[in-house]
Amino acid sequence: MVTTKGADTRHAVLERAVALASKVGLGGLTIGTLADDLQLSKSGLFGHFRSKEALQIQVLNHAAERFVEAVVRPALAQPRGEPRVRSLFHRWLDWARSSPMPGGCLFVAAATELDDKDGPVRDRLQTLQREWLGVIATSFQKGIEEGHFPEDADPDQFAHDLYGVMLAYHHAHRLLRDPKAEARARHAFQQLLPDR
Amino acid sequence: MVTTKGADTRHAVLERAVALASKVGLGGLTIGTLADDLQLSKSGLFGHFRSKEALQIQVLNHAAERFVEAVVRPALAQPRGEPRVRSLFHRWLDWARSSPMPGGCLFVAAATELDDKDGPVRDRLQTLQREWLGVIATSFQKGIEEGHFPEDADPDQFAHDLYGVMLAYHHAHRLLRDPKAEARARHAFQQLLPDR
DNA sequence: GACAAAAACGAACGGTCGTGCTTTTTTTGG
DNA sequence: CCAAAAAAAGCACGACCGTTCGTTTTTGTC
Repeated sequence: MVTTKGADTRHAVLERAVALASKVGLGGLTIGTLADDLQLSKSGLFGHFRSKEALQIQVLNHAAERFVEAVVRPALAQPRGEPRVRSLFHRWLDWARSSPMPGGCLFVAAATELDDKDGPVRDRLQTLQREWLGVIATSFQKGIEEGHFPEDADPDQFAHDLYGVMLAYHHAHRLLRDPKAEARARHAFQQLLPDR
Repeated sequence: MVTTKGADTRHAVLERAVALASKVGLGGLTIGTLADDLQLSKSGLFGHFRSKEALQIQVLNHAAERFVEAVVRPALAQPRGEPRVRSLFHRWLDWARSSPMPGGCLFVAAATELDDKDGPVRDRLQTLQREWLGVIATSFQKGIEEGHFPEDADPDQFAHDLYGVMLAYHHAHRLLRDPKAEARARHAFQQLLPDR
């Protein structure tokens, strides 16, 4: 029996869970709240995932898929080198305040939440974040090859620094509610791009 | 009756609570765990704070006092201008991995945890963070006056960017466990300091 | 050392959490 | 349309949560 109903609700649950977790974190996710939100019974929802931990991992994976769709893939459609790097950055800004992420970037929230815990959820997040920094570094490397950036620039250092710009934006925007947050981020990005 | 015993235990509780909260967050703090750790009864500990929310706020204030002692005050003892700014940064690095903060900087963890919640705890953290960015900006401003930095540099932008460097370090160090985290942070700091 | 105030305790409360079990309802393939 | 399978529901559990209250122990002052 190849069923589709199950996959549908599971998808709906994950969609809602990603949004919710962006506000309250992966640990703050509660099966009861999630079930009420979707007008499901606790046990009915629970049945789709065999544990809360499994749910959390699937939430991370689901968010990662959305992230690739919203940020990475469109950026890869841009010309390699500086335009692509620029697109990655600006699309990340859009992502961090997109409607499916009402509490800001889920990964930013999860990073500080999970960095002191052990287990498969933390491991998964760590891998995802390494991949994301890898995407930035690779794009930057292509920019070196294209002659957009200096030959002696360090792609991993650039990825690290650029993510710092993103984290500073998140902090200024979401905690401090600084109206200048985006302008600050754009300025910081501009300063970060090395001259060729 | 001028008693001192109460203040002593309250201090001990806050000391332990700050360390614990750096790992599990302010919301992850639990009165039961805290009581067990200090060999107190739940109700005995609870009596010192009238609610968990009050405890969380006092934890923030206690951490802020420690932060001033460990980072701000020593830096203010440095010559104004660039040396002082440099000292603020390096002492922050030390702070973020000091033994009383086994889970990394409490404020970094609390920032993403509380940025979507309302209430006095969030308000307090927001104020503390604004003050901290203010300390950085003021120190930088003094550096401009000393002729260490360009006259047209923006102190608030510098504070924003420097905090981004700190957040990137925290992410690389604690979640990614990147051995190069500190070197990356120092490099980023060097790039950030504008030439006079 | 008496006495009041402060601190600590022990037990209980209502509530929510994740999870397991059993039963009912819905979906699906032949 | 029917039987098998999947999904959803209902209910209960043990654990832990913050909080309250009455009692006991410790502390500080005269």
